Amino acid sequence: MRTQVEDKLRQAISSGRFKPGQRLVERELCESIGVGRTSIREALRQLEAEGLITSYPHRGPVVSTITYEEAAQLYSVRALLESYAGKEFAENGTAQDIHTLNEAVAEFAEAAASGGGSRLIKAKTAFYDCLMQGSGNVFVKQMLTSLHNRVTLLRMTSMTQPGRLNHSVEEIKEIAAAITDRNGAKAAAACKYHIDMAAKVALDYLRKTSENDGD
Amino acid sequence: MRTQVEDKLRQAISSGRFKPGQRLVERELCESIGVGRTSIREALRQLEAEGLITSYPHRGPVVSTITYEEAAQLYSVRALLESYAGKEFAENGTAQDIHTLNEAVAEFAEAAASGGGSRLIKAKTAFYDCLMQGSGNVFVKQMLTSLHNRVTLLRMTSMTQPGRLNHSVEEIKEIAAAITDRNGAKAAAACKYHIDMAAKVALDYLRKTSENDGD
DNA sequence: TTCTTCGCTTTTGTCAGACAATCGGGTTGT
DNA sequence: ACAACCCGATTGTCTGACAAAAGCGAAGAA
Repeated sequence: MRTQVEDKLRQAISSGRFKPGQRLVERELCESIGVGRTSIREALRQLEAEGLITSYPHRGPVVSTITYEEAAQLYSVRALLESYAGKEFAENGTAQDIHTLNEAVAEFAEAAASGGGSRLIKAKTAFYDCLMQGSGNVFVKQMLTSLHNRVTLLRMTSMTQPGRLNHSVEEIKEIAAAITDRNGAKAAAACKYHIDMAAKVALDYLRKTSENDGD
Repeated sequence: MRTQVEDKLRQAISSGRFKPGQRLVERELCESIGVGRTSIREALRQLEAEGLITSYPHRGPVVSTITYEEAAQLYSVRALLESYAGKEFAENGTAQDIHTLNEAVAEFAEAAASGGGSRLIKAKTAFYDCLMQGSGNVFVKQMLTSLHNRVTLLRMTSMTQPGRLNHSVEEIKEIAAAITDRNGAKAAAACKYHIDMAAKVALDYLRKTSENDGD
């Protein structure tokens, strides 16, 4: 089914098996996944709408590249939306959602301590899923999901930076604490701080590598 | 070409020729537009990704319906994003963009005075295009475009409410004035106020009609 | 009568094959 | 060395085909 094709392609892009700028030839995808061109093309259109790939007329789709400025814009709007989500969560989230959030935070902290890579990613997405869910706004949820997918185009989760992970855990605990306290303003500030820190690390790294690319 | 099919369908939905909840049968679309099923299906997937239509497995796509709560959420996030766009525009927009914005406002005021329906819509979209353009953030632009498209699913632009139009013109002038003054906070407040007013009118109307539906 | 169950029709989801249009690169000629 | 040209590769689209599933109506049982 096409959603499975979508997921496979999405994962292939997120995991870096398809690198930004790489061309995606229909026929190759057909035989590599073992599915007809119809399904491939429809899945590609979906990913294109999500911004993960970019299609050029008669040249086909390529994995989207993201410039330094676009990355900065991405983190800006992500901070905006996640702050909003945190605030709404704190002010209007259900007790059940808060409970789930704290569990996700605990799991994330544990994963960070034990150092498991894939487990860490899973825990982080669980946390964000819960945060978006708790916001109670389906549009915010959709938009943040799309943004999160695109962040992976930057090819380095800011978590991989040494020392960043511990800070990240602390910041996330701060977010959960503010939400548990039903303190909307504090939750928003904590979310914004978290994203701004991640943005700083990511953009510094990006600037460094883009300088290398410029050589 | 499929972008033309997309535009046709989008327009058919926005103009209300396809009403929310209505089923979209592939074969009918094929013969009504005069294009193969391939193009239709790809266009439908695009619209689905934009949220204009919703597909149910083996039952096909229908024009998306939007509940009262979703409408409230839509206006909330729209206020958030447009405030941000206004603030960024005021603080970082180019003089050229500001000039274009003021021209769009003037055209909108003129269209409102002369009462031309389609001209009014065109002027309003021009204003918003300019506002989003001036924000300098491609993600905000994409998201707001998507939200604007979905607002039309509510089937009554809040502008059509009597008396609302004049207020709308004033509010938009306020936005442009704040941006021209390079006053970011004021621009954001003006944008938020504008959307909040539109939301109030739209949601009141929605509540009224949904009560009628409930009878 | 009303509820359940069965089968039929419609529509989707997917595939394979075909063909024109177009893009990029390599070749050829000067 | 440079320009024009031609050719292979790829996309965009159409057609026809078929299984699978959903909805509907009719038939049958309680």
